Amino acid sequence: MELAARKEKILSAIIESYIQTGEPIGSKALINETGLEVSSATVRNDMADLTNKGYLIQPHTSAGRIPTRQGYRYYVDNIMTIMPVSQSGRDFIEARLYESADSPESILQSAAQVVSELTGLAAVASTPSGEDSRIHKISFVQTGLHTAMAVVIASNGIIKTKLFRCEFVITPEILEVFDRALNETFAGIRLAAINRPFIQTAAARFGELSLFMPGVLMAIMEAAKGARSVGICARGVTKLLFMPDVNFVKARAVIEFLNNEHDLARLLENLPPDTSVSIGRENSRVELESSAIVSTRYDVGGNPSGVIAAVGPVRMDYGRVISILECVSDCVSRLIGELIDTNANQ
Amino acid sequence: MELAARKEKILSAIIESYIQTGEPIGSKALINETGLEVSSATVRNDMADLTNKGYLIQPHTSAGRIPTRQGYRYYVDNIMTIMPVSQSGRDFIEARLYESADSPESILQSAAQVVSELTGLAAVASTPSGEDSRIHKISFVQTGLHTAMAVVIASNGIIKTKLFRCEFVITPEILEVFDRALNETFAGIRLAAINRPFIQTAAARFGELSLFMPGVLMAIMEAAKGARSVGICARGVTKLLFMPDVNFVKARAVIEFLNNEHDLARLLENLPPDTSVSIGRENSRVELESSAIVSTRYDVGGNPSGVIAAVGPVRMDYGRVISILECVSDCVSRLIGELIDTNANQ
DNA sequence: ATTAGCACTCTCGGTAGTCGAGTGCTAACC
DNA sequence: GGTTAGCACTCGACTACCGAGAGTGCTAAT
Repeated sequence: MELAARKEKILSAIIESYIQTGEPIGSKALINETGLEVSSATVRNDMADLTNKGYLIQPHTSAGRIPTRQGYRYYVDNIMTIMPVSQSGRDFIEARLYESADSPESILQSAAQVVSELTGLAAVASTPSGEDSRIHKISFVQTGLHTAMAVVIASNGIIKTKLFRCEFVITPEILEVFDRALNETFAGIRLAAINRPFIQTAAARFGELSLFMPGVLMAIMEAAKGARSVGICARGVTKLLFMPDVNFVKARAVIEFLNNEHDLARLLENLPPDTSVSIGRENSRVELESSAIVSTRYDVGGNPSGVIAAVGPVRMDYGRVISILECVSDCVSRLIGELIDTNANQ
Repeated sequence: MELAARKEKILSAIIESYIQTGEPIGSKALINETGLEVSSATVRNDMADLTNKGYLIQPHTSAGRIPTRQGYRYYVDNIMTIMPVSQSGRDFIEARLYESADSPESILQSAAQVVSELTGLAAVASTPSGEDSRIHKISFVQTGLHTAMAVVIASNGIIKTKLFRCEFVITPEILEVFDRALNETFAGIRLAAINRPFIQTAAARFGELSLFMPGVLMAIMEAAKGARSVGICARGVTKLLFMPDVNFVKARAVIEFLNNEHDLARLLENLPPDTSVSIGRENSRVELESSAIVSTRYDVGGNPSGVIAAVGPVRMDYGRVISILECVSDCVSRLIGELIDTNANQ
């Protein structure tokens, strides 16, 4: 529903004032702040109308108005203008992410860290899913008399290492045999296909050789599982405890939710592929009913992939947060793309 | 200072009641709970004396008494009896730690996790310092056309991997050259000695070969730095927010402190080598003035090494926490010992 | 459609009063 | 000398009440 120009301006002013101060604002104060050329009564009439339509609410009779979720929603969808991040801001983000451009995981950890620092909110990020990736190569490094490390390189750029133990003494020749046999079997196989039955059939194929390698096979299975599962990281979560008008119990519940990888993963999975803002009850989780999530997905190979998101109180500066997130997301897309190119072109 | 038997019993009862309920307790209630065969007036006299001596305090005139830090201290030092963890408890801890006996880091992460779960408090752990360790071996795995991974194995059982990039195309032969040259240079060198100047002199020694390896050398330096630096991990920190009589602002400060690796590392460093309890102001940090830390050090090679500690409110069940910590610590000592034996005997 | 005027409502802060828990003290007792 | 009964006293928790101030909605006039 479209609002008349003046009403929109009033709604906008109320929201911006509230985002800044956290205090309800009344008709007279609003005129002082915005320099509207009408009387307070007129503003009051408009405010009453906006309240009827569900955009505003009065915490109590003798207080001013504050926005409802619907009010924020209208503001985000129709009023707010997004200022792109400045060049120096972009440089800063780029530099910070570049430092940890070792692996997708570390890039996304840095991304969450940077988003949290720049927005002052909690930030979460998920690594790209490796469901469609394949095993690119497996290598071995001897680490002890009876231990060695399997290095599994996946086509999505993820590299996983896993130690394993053998009963017998490991020699370079044995690792050489493992290398040949296992690359033959596993190279090109989808990560998702490497489960216990697959490992068992593979072991059967190796005949007596398989007696030597239960540890290796388990290590590879574990590594493959690690490479395909979505990793979640959260940063700056405790910042939510320092929000000016925080409700202790609610903040605590949000933190608990963000620390639970499983629930969080499910939430991130269901976020839309483009930049989106999810306010209060729009989030499916009760824990988040007084929080807002601004989320975006970065691209890998041209397709929307993992999520980067900021989580904070409904009262946040949406414009600023969106612009930061989009900038970080672009940068992550680029760096992960480069990483995959370098690792996979072998 | 020694206390008379009845006074000690009264102090003990007050502390145990307060640990359980969190409420101040008065003379009459105390008699009901403990079944003391004296009148409330007698108890009151003793309580007044204990208060004069600094073991108890009255939050306000019309409330009962609660222990002071000195009271807890006396309790911990002279009264408390420690029940060792049951066999099934020990088995549980052992099993949990064994699952992640891959590396010292992961053992200590699990240790912190287990301590936090069993005590219901926040738990922190630090990895053994690698200051005295040496480089055992360096290996290489090619991960892409222009990228490879250096695997640095240290004598303390820590294995660090680090990716590096070269401008030229990497071949197995080049990695072979790296392997030979770098193991010759670095094997047996103390991790602490591998700093920028050392790398530069090494590079000079390689002559024109060094032009090919700036990335490798940096990777090794980073890995060595990672292997020798003490890693800190904290688990269950947000549990502090759910403590029954938590003061929001204080809990928040503690959490902030525990999340700051640098400050936390300094605190852990200065903890004594044996099991110890540090109550309230006994902790050097103001943030912890209403917290207590129960800490212990696990052994590596027979010497007290890293720390495992539980952090919670002063009002905690010290006996239980100490017994859990000592059990976990023993288990960690054993597992890390085995790990080093397997990896270093090569 | 806008505005001035006004009665109304509700929160916030401060004050006063009551209740109850727990104490310290005194004097008596074993 | 240690123990106990009795009692006056203190102080926080809770409730009720009141006035000030902010902000509103409504009405009637412009």
